[in-house]
Amino acid sequence: MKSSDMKKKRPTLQDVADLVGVTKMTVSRFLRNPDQVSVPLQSKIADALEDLGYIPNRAPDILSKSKSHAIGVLLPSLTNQVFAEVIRGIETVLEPAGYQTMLAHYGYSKEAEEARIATLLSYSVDGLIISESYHTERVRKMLAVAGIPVIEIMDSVSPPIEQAIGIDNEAAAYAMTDFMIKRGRQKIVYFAARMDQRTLFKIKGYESAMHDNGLTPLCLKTNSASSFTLGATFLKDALQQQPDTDGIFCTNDDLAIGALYACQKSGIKVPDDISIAGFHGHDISRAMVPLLATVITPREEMGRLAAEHLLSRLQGHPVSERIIDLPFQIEAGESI
Amino acid sequence: MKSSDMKKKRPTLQDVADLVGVTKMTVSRFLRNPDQVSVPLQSKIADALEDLGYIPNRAPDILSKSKSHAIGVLLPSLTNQVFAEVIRGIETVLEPAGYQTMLAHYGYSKEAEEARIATLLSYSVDGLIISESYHTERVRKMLAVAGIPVIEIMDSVSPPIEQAIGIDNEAAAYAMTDFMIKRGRQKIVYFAARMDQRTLFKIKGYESAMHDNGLTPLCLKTNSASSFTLGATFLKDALQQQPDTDGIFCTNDDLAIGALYACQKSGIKVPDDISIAGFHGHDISRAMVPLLATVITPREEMGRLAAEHLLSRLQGHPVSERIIDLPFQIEAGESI
DNA sequence: TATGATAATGTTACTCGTAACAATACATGG
DNA sequence: CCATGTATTGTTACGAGTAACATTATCATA
Repeated sequence: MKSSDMKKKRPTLQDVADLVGVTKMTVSRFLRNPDQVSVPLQSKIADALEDLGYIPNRAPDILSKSKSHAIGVLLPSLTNQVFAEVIRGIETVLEPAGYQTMLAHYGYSKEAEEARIATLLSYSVDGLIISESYHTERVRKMLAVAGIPVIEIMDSVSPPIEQAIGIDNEAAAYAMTDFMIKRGRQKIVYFAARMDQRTLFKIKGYESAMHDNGLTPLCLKTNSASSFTLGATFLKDALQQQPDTDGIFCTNDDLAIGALYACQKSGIKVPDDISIAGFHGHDISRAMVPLLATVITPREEMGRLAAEHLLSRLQGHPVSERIIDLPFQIEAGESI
Repeated sequence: MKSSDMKKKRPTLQDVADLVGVTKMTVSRFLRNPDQVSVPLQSKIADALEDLGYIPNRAPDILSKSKSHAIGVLLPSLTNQVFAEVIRGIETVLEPAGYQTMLAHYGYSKEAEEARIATLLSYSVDGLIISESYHTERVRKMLAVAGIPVIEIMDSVSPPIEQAIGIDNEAAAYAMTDFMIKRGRQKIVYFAARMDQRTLFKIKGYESAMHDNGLTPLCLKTNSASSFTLGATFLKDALQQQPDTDGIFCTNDDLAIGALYACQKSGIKVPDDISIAGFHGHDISRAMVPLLATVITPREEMGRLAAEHLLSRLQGHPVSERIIDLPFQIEAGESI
């Protein structure tokens, strides 16, 4: 067969072995530990590998040992800075450990979550890091059948499948609301978007704090995603429904920043006329004028810890703590 | 063997077949097309699949057909909003097409890029979307040997390996600089960070525009990553080196916003005293006060197009256009 | 009822790397 | 010079799904 006849195909160990004149087993040995083959062969094999541009193939390993050296990471969204930082934390740990990250997202849809988990499992991921704390029965069954370690992140309250690492969103929202009230605010409105589980927890915390202080909560809600524009829209709505609004607490920094800019545009003084607080402590909120009050959450650490615990489980260690509750921090900034 | 004895192992097609009393080939046929098996078997197999919680396994397919139905995406960073939007564009197309995204990043390091590409190829990805336009000889060889379609994104100028989709960063920087000059600015300073290839192109565009207008360029550079803080630091440096600075053009919005806030804090009026322009047009720059002047780039579209062209190539179509140059847009905002 | 067509199911072989075992070659010591 | 040990390389089998081919069952028609 002339070389021009054959379809270009990625070289296998056999191709390398043929070139050297040994069996592929010998080449395989060289790859795992060069000292296992004789010195003259070492250089010949190395040359052949280089020559053909051999690229290892994980597929046989995955097939025979069901070990892919890949970790599935499933998040609701990738465009959110919160999750970008979680991913960075995860990769900080997984990459040096020789694990590949398989990333998927499900846009806050339960059906999509099922489909993504099935896909990730079909690639024989060695472990999974997933978010949200509620999962369908199908998801739970798939995870049980797969028999791989699973870590849930973001929320530290709900009973975990195996292990959860996150923060207490309800307590965090309670703390910030209470902080605003202690600073003299009475008519605080909550801006909620997306209405995922974490947002629901936060609303609960906000409402508890209001009630505990004898105040009436008012929560503006939408199922659509957060944006700066939405923060501005909500501000208008809030002032219409409650003209004497003196505080705004937002489910994330995006809404808060949008509301803050809208105030600046319409001459409302922050924090003199209205206090504004966000949630998550993005970089921008730590730089803007005025500095945004926010709940600082350890997102990168959350990812790092999740990856570390996953690796520990993969090394055979049992679940150490079922729930790891990470601390949050109330940052007053200059907007309260 | 009692069930308590056996190690929990994910069920295979054989397990399902055993339960039904057929061969795994029959179950395989049912999965691909239920009508290929007799009606009574259909329900029995469906029940068994459900019962055991069978999860398909891609490994044999990858092994025998070298088709993983996964696409590798390699970006310099994941924490940057620019890349988050590119990813969203890519997934918008790949996910409905049944392709899984394998994401990797290399932190702007050439060695890391080599390693990540080798890893992605070892999983037999069906195609690759990579960034940057310069690649080492090793990378080029690996890609050639792998024989899969490769698309380069972000930059539309350099000769592509196969196909490039991006913008002309140099032209964009030239246009913005020229725009600032036309608005009467003379002492414009460029803030550069990270010093990756795209930044170098932008600097070139900025310097050309300055020279063409008989002005002297001044560029502040650092290898570290962009941040709001860095924008503030650069502002101080710029005013020290060139006290009569009347314009600042930044390699991205983060630096620009940092500089803008630093101006606000030190009583410098924007744009009256100093004009400020960014690059990329993030959401925040479209909401803040004053609106940030910036170069709006089609990041999500870039990802979408890259994925679409990749799919087209996977369907056997040849490269249509080697270079796809996407338009950018100069947004004056209120900061010039 | 026999025959051929068709539908339904079974068998074999293959993918690639490697564990487990086998074989060979050479050297050392008695 | 033979037995034993060691170093090096070879051989076989396996993993899960499926293409390709083989076989069996079923039915309509002559």
